[in-house]
Amino acid sequence: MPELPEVETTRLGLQPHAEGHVIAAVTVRQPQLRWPVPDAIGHAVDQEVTRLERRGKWLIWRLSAGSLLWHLGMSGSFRVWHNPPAPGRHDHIDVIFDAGHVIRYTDPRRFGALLLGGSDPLAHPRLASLGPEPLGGDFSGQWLYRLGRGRRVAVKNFIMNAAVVVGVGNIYACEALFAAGIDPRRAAGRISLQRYQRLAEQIKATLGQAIEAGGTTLSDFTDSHGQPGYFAQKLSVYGREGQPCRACARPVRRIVQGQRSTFFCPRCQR
DNA sequence: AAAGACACCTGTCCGC
DNA sequence: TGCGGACAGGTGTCTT
Repeated sequence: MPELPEVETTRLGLQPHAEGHVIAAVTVRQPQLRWPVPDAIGHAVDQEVTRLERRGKWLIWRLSAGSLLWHLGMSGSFRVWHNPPAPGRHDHIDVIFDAGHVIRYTDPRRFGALLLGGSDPLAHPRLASLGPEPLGGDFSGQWLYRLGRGRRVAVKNFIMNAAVVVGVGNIYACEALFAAGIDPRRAAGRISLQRYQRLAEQIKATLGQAIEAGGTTLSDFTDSHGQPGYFAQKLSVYGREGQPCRACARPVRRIVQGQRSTFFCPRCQR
């Protein structure tokens, strides 16, 4: 469920409950996530969380020694509890702090992951090959244009490739392409520098606005206090098959690319 | 090397 | 009301 804005919203919500606090215990009720949660996760006990960071859709918990690397997959979420209720079927992991509160990880589909990283978490194999942050200075239309040369893959799949740019998931890929007026089926190698500059701007704008709005609400996204985000009502094309394009009123189309739904306006997007 | 298919797993919704 | 099928925010791995 979470795309980058949802992960960033989660990070901001957890930060005051994690940074500066010492982990008293980690309870893993279900270790079978995307990869098995390592037994060595117990190394986190008695360590202080010094910083909570994000890289792409990974949450990085820097510890006094080492780090935790946490990914929410499709359906992961956290909640902070001061008096946690009995864990439910999908409440797989509790991080218990010495101050008494608990950060509980819930993930029905179990596509998420919790890994142990070293003192240089960005060097972990899962993070080392990630492309630039979309909201950072290394990401630009120039970058997309250069990387896209000679590529025949559809631009939508191209921008969802984490080696190209991290954090652009299915919703925001559709939204940014709409905002940039680019047909999602167009080959990555057949887009001008000028149009890539527009696309890069719109990726930044779309993600930035979603973060400000607290993440997208779909069926079940909530922040760390269980509150929904407020961006869903602003979506231009995602999930709007058959409904009128907000710009030209022609029906929004849905197609499938790389086994994922793509929503776009055939008139506004060329 | 690039691109596409498939895999992981559970829940929800829709049509019959 | 029940049942089967399609679909859902991600991404690593395998095959062409």
